[in-house]
Amino acid sequence: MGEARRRGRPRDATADLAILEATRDLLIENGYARLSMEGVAARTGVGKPTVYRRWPSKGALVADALHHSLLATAPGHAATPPDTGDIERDLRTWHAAYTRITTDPRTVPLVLALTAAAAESPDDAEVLYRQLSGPQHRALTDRLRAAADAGQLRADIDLEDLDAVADALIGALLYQLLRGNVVTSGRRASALVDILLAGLRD
Amino acid sequence: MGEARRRGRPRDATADLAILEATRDLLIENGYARLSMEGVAARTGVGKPTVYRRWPSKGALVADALHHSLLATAPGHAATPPDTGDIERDLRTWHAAYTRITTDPRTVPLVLALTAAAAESPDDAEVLYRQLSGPQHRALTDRLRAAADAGQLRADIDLEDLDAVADALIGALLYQLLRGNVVTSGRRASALVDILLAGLRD
Amino acid sequence: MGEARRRGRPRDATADLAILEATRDLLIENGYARLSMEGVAARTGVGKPTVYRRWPSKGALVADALHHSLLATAPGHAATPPDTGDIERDLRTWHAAYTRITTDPRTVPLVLALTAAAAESPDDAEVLYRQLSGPQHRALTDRLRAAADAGQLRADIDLEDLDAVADALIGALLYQLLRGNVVTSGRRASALVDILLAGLRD
Amino acid sequence: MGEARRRGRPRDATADLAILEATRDLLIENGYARLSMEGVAARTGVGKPTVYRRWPSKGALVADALHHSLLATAPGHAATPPDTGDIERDLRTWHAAYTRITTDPRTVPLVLALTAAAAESPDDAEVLYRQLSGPQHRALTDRLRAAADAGQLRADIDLEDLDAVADALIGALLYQLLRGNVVTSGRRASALVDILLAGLRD
DNA sequence: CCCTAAACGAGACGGTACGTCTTGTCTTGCT
DNA sequence: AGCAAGACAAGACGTACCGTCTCGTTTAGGG
Repeated sequence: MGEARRRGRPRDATADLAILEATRDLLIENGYARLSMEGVAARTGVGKPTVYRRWPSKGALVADALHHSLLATAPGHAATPPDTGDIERDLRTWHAAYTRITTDPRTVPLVLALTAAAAESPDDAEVLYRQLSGPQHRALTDRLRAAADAGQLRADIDLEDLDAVADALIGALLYQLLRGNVVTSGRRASALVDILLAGLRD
Repeated sequence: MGEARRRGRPRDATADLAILEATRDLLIENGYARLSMEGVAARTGVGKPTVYRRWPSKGALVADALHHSLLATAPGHAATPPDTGDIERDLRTWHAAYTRITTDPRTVPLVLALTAAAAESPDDAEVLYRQLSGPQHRALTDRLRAAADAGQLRADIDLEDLDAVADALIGALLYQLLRGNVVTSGRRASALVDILLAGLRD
Repeated sequence: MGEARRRGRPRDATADLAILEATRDLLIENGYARLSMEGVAARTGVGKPTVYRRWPSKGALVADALHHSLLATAPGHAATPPDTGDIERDLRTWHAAYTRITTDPRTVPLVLALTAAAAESPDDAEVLYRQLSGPQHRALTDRLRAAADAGQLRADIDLEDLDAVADALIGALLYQLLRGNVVTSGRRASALVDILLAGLRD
Repeated sequence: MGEARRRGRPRDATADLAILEATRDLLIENGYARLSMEGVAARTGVGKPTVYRRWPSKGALVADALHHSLLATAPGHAATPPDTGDIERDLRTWHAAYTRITTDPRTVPLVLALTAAAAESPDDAEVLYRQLSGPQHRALTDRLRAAADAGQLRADIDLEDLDAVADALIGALLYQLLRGNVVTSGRRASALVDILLAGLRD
């Protein structure tokens, strides 16, 4: 069908992975502000044009690096809440996993980088949300909607409410992260879940 | 008596304000990524050392510029919720004002800059939180505690719960802002307040 | 026999000419400094390896391009002085033709390119001299030797003197060209020939 | 008088010399083709902008570097022929000195660089001629004119003839240099002077 | 009539250098 | 001692070419 002809030397497929891993490592070591395309190329052992050929900007590269890295770190467990039929248990499970990941010293710099990239460039923000944050948000609202359909939530809860709840859960974690509030007490971690569940049920 | 002697030419007091306004304007025009100390000095008509003498880093300058700018835009109304004795009404009032400010096209780039600066540098994050976000967070938890003391919230709600609620309210707005979700429907804006209040009361 | 077997697809014979003409045109348009193998290939509509397969370096390509171009412009007339038996007349004829060619606006950039290539790389200099400058030098000394043999020059003139005269005639033109001294008055053009002839005869 | 006020930090005067010497050394080591502004800055221990602030192009830098270097190498002796009253002796003295300099292994790469720069860029050629080649040319024609005024040359020799002679003497050396003909036999070196003198006298 | 070898265009590769920009510091002369 | 100006060393930016390589295609002999 409409396949485009591939001409010329094909790109080195292993380079993509190597560049993404170098980007991740440099982010963990130095943070987003001190990440440079130059440094990524040098660390990977690759020419700068090879990096620019594949990612047009620092933001786009970071988006892919995080996508790759976070998926590798937490294969699906955090993105998708379980569905045991019990919304309370499932939400707590998801929140514990999500909290663990976003407070892991290895992932904190990555999430901060993601935030910095999104805050600096609306264009990058769009890519980042589509690739990373959006799916998690959707998985969460999907699980909440299933609970609503199963009659486990108040009858007058609608989709906008569920979106707002997802925003609150994710946003609260992000906000704590930005404050450098890495270590959260076990009790408080679930305080928000308690209150939101109470507000959603009766 | 114990005053330190002031020698030499005193600092030009008008320069502070001019630099802060130039910073704000450049942030609105170009965003945080393209803000440079060089540009700020040039726009202000001031030498670079004059800027560095007063603010040691881009983050610190942005912190002050936002502090100055946001206070001017919304003199106190947003930071401090009113206290009419009715927590529901007061919370809605605060949330409406806070939403209005953080979605105003003139303040959106400023809040994004604040976020970028915090995400890029933990040091700046500390300053920014202390100057800007912290007071708002504290004012909000104070009002909630007053409501708890007045018996308007469930008896088992403690300070950690109130912190979590404040994190959720502020974090949800921040998260929406990062997504570029500038325009929020009137209904949804208050959905989160509804649910949280429900969860806090019964 | 000693013939190497030619297997595989033969080289496209038309490509050589097209590449040489593109090189010449680009030299005339942009000069040697801004000539690139990449640009030559692109202008010709040919892949870079096709160029590198035939010429190992920019200098070699320029050598051939000039060889081809200068021969086409002045088919033999300039390189070889005529031999009417009268050395004065022949030398003036050759000098006039040689001057005309090396001051033609179309050939000036080519000769400057030749000079630049020779000055930048001793290896290229060797190729360029062998292909272009050497034959002209030899043709000139040959004609002078014939005059010496015919007794038209002083008896004590030897081959080294004739070499020196040829160097002077060619070198003077080159030196003027490098100075950007493109337009030479008619009188002066032959002043050197007058003096050298006078020095060689009496 | 019309002195411009000098504001801001003055340029580091020692940097000029250091950059020029680094340029000279790199030219001797690697030749003009492999000389880079980057390399000059690195060798000098100076930032690239410091180089670009003072010389806008490679050609301009090379022009100054050669000017500085050649003057240091041969303080005036080569540029200005002596005037003992005997044009033959003085011309031979000058030619021997000039030949020695332009065939010295340390200066050959410098003169080739000068030639390459002039051949690549007409703009640089103008600067180079004005600074380097022009004064030598003028000194030579001045000495020849003095001889003409003193009646040591043929009466019908005019200024154009003298210019042509100077072009021939300098151009012949340049042409030999470009051919890589570094070592010239003692006899031949002066063959041209003999013939030109003969042609100029009678 | 396929088979094999070489040339073709295209374009990616690891590199180097380009000329510009910004960083944060330092050094002037002036106020 | 503060000011505006501006040079400084450092180093990242994104682009242009370098000369090499690897593709899939095309074009010829030779078997």
